[in-house]
Amino acid sequence: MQKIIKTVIVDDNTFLIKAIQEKLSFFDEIQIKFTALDGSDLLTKISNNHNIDVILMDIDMPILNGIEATEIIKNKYPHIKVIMLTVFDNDENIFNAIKAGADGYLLKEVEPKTLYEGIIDTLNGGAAMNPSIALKTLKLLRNPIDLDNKKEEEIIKLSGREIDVLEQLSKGLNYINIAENLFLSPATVRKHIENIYTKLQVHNKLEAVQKAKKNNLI
Amino acid sequence: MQKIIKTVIVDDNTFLIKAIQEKLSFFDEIQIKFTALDGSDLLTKISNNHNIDVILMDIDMPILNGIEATEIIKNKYPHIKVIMLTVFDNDENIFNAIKAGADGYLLKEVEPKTLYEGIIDTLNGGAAMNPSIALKTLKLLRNPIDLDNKKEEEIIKLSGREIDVLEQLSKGLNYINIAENLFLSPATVRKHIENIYTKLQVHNKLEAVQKAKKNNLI
DNA sequence: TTGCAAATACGTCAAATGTCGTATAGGAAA
DNA sequence: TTTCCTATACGACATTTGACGTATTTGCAA
Repeated sequence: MQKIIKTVIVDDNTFLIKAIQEKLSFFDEIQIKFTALDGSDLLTKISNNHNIDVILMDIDMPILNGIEATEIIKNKYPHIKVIMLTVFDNDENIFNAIKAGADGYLLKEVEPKTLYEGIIDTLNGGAAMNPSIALKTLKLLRNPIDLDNKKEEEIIKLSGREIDVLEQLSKGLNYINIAENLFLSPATVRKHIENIYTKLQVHNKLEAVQKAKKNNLI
Repeated sequence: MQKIIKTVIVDDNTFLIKAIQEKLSFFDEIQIKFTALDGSDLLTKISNNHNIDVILMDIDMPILNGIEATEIIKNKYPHIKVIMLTVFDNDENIFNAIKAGADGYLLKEVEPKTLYEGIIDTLNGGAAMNPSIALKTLKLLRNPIDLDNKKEEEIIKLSGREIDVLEQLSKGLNYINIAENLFLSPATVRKHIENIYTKLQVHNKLEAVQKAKKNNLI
């Protein structure tokens, strides 16, 4: 008995979706649950049904591109594997896709069997990669480029005291200990944290710390 | 007409050299030019004959280990491809081998066909990698480890399911959402987390996530 | 075959956290 | 001067989390 692999294809080119579907049609356990035409279409459809094993994701798409979509998906449904399937293999795309949490990166001209094996490998806790992509990741590891492409990032302004509190938070301390360290009442610490959450638009410690790190606030 | 691939095997275990030779015996264009028992033996032999396409290199060897040997070889004969072929797949070895200039990294239990394809891919300007190794390189790219304070690390062993849960935790999801994503009852999620905390010796989400990242568990 | 680890699941309780509302004092900006 | 922001602080309440104990099923290894 083999387990069905619930698969989703995301691509703005219906022609290419068809091509991928055909490549996978040889393999019985691969089941295409649905397809989507861009990132936002995917998000809509997946919110109704996140019982999905793997997403094959194009990068260059309108509205919400594959890298942005990957980041959102991996944050909300970390159990879903995302394999980039694209014609572009420039360093920046590869690096950003990996940073966004992609579990693999294949080129569209991939052989049916290779694509299939990539999906299997990924579901078995590996990563799917073209040899040429693999080489690029090795080069990136050897010579880490700083692609800090902070483009239109919103400027989040925290007060000095809020930074102090956030720093303590990031160490995993609780309110009591933070209060002791900063010579405040626990009530004040809580209020600071409440304000921090509002400013960062998050709802718990972990999200706050991660967002703060991402924005170089701490 | 196919080109002969001039190959060298380096391993201090003659038994394993034999095993590799046998795996490659199926493929006519692979020609084992010679074998070496450690890095310095390799350097001696190769100085007399560096008309070589690819070296299959063990890591753990006396006198001069595979990583040091790789660095020297790649500096002196950059045209020679070096593929690590080892039983060890810890982060440090992988990272150091890549830094030393390795063109691939395979585990010794590799299938003959996969080994052969890895050699071909590498000679065609790609990189050979196990899916599990590929995943590790992705994690390293996402979460660059500080190899300076990496010596005395205790080996923390989490089960596969515990890793799944931890991954979800790291996104800031609460128990209910994790349960939904993994199709578990919240009670089970809590129990898994309890066990994770015990193993990692921590007492809250943030510490767990940070320790897991530090140990490249996620 | 026995035994053990892993995965699943429930219940309980205390502690910590997240979200409200409210309030005062001080300093900077308009 | 008046207004606004920051820092401080308290109370209340619901939710979430952390820490116990216990139990069943399954699969793999000894």
